[in-house]
Amino acid sequence: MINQTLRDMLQSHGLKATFQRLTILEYLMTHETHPTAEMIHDNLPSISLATIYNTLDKLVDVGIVIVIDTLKDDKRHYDYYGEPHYHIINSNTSEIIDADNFDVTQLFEAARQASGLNITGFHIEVYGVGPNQAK
Amino acid sequence: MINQTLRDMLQSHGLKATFQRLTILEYLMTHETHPTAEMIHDNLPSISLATIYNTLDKLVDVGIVIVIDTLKDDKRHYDYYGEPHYHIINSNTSEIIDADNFDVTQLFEAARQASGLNITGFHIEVYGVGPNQAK
DNA sequence: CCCTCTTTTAGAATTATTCTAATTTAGTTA
DNA sequence: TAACTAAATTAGAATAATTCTAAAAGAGGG
Repeated sequence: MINQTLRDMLQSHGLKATFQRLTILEYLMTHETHPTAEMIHDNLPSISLATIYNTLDKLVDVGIVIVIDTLKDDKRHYDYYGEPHYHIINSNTSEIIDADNFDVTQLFEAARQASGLNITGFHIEVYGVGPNQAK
Repeated sequence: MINQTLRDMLQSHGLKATFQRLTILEYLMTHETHPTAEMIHDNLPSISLATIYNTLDKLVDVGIVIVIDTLKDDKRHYDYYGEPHYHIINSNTSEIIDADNFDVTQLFEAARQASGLNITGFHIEVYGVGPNQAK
């Protein structure tokens, strides 16, 4: 299941296709659990925790993975970022929903106008509560 | 300079108006530096670091302040949130620009549709690089 | 002016993450 | 295919931002 596509994904970003990286990337692609480094380590115990941190850093650097570090557990959560999307977080349960039904074009243009920067990416979190949940 | 308005801001959110809270809140309102707890402590050394953390937690809980914890320094930065706004971050310098020229109505509606939650807030970060800066 | 609950505080404790330095490996070149 | 080299992996130690503890002080209601 560690196939050529994954190799290409890594190598096209200038990353060597090591067994550990392929395994971690595959894990992220096949799990929508927004895991922490420790959660990944629990599931892939043969890979050292240091390597899991190193690998996640690299994957974040090249944009394959993004970080969610606003949850109440004070741990970094990681999310495979195959397609641009945003996050909806239930403030009561910390459940994270991936969603992509929003066009960021206007946001990018507004940001460009406000800053003069060349816009390269975004991270959007929207918070909500369930029907019967207080804020 | 610690006035009734600040007292009201705290009390209307159910927070006692202590000297420390008034001082920290005033500091945040008059500085656009997105400081860390330690930076605030350096500027208000008579307030213990524990109280600065406690106070920031409370201010975040009630929505007066928001957290930016995506910077490379791995420290939490705090931002007075008087008016809803979003953040533009220069990926090369970590400079943070506050901006409010974007209407979140469509985003909220998209999020409501995708999740079924009652949307209560948002946090948007847009990343960019300067004209002569590489990604 | 009390009274009670909340807040503040110094310092200790925690723990997620980073660092270190020795070993192994991927990918290239001969 | 073998050899080479820069990069990656690893176990364990180290770091440091944040949280916790328990005692003292303060806010605000009655």
